[in-house]
Amino acid sequence: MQLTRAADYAVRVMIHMAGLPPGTRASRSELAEAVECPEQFLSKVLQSLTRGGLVVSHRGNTGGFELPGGHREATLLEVVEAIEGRIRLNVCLASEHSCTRQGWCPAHDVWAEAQESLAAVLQKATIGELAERATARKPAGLVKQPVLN
Amino acid sequence: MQLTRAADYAVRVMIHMAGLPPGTRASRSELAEAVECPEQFLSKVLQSLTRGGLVVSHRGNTGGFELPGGHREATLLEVVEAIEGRIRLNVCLASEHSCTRQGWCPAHDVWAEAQESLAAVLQKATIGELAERATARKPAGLVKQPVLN
DNA sequence: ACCAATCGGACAATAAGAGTCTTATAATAC
DNA sequence: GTATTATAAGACTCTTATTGTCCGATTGGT
Repeated sequence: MQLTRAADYAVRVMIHMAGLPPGTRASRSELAEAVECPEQFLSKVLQSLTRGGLVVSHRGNTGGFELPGGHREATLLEVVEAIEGRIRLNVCLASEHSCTRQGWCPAHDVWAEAQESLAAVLQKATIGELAERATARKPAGLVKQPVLN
Repeated sequence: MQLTRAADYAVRVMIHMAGLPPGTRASRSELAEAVECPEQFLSKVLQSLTRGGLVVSHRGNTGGFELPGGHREATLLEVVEAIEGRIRLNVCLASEHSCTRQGWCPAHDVWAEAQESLAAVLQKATIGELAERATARKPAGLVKQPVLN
């Protein structure tokens, strides 16, 4: 019941890219550093994001990654699902016939509602907003921010 | 990002027990059949629930499991957490210092909110309510399905 | 004392997670 | 055209978690 590291890195890297000037092409090593992720592993993450159409990749000498059309409206739900596939809190939510107890098992409804509620939170957060919040909070030469409470 | 089978079985078994007359002592094999779970595996699940105080176990000839004091107010959140431990949607939610990006990373807040929202749904569902809903929905003479082994 | 039941530890098979490494392949600069 | 530099993609490894199973120990009632 936990996000994978890959999905976490994916969100980080998307937010980071959304914070760059539109059209910026960022290299893998640059992103890996910003996101605190092993470069080769981030490679895999970026490939998934590329396949999902959330970033575009360019090979060759001046290659790198950028947001397609600089659009920053992707939601966290989209990013997470590009890496992990559709969110399914329980196996019984997979299909209409994946559970013999469907139709009367009252837990089913709760799983469905919980999943819906979780997805809703992730869906209303766009990487654009989060990138703004990040730059607002992170002063240019950040040392360390005091932790709340 | 999925519930374990063990947690699913735990919820099933708790709901089943909450649907029995108060004070009923159910044997493991009986529960295993009702819950469609391998008996030995359910044994482990029941042990966790016992350690968490959500059921009481009795050994010996007339042994079995029952809800402590017949109380049916346990929530799905309690049941799930008795099996899986505290719900943590992301590693950065573990402690205040588990992530170097805390204090400015805007994703953190979203994970926290999503987790909160998920937990809230699970917390407002008690096994008593769900048991009532189950008996209401499940046709009276529902034929029990033979277990495949 | 016996029987029937749970407890608890050991074991095993499989899958998933988290990376790493190596070999393509593409784009640019020369 | 070739060298250079960057990503793509697949094979590979290591570790941990999941999902069980098995069996002897313990417990409680008859």
